[in-house]
Amino acid sequence: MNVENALDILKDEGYKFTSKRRDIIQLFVEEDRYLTAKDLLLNMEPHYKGISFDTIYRNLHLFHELGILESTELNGEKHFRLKCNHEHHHHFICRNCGITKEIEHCPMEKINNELKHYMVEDHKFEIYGVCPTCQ
Amino acid sequence: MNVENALDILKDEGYKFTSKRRDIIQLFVEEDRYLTAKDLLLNMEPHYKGISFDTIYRNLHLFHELGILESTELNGEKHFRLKCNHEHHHHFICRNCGITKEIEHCPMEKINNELKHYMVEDHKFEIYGVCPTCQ
DNA sequence: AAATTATATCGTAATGATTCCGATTTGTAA
DNA sequence: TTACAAATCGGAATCATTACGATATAATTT
Repeated sequence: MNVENALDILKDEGYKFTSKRRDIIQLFVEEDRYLTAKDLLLNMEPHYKGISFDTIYRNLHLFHELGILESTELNGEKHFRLKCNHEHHHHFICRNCGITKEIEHCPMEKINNELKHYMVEDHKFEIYGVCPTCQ
Repeated sequence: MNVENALDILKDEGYKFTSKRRDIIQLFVEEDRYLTAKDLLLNMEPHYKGISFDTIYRNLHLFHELGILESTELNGEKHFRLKCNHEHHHHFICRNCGITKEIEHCPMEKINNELKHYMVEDHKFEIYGVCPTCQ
């Protein structure tokens, strides 16, 4: 997923191009890690004085719906990162900077027979800690 | 973990016995599933008119610290349940009622070599869906 | 290029979960 | 039973998030 991909998705779905949207996506591409709404606001404010929370949250949710971003919840705050659009995997997540490392193993493969009669809708496997850079 | 166990832990650590604390623990023992602060409040209000949020939250966190409860975060709300104090495992969690089913397999066993140089502090493996009763 | 229209944004208020705090009450130990 | 620390109350404060009317702007049409 790069900036052009994401903007094409927006265009194809009939959403308008704005420089704020471009910059939000660009930030995610550059940072390549989990960011919060507040992170975004702090990054955008210098270039767009008075930018509204509404704009940030509305676009985060839009991008999430359109499959441009994926999200997780850490310490009561939603975090977003660019969607990994290759094969299914999980993440180690650095609690300090939000950077991720892919974990190829998916535990769901091992347990399908344990949940007969249960309707399985989703699963989450995340490893938390500190990345080498932040140590 | 039963009511006596939990009250003993409180006593041993020098905390006072109150009927509210007994009833909170009793509720968790009876329900044996994930509950929110609001669930607790609704359950307690009929017997303790005017019970304060402060009391609920303070005790939930105390019980969590003391290892009486474990917690997870679902839809931006903290959920608590009695701590399972036998061997390490994970849970299927019903999104409707909060009931859990144990999953014996722990994915961490498979991946210790993938995270050289990463400081691993914690992990979460949860499966979400609807339990047979709620379907 | 100007007019039109639907979408995006702003500014700010509302909401919901959680935390904080001074005043009061209540277990527990002496 | 008294004394004191801990627990609770009542309500305000905080933090993340959502909502909304008014205004601005991108894209489309004339």
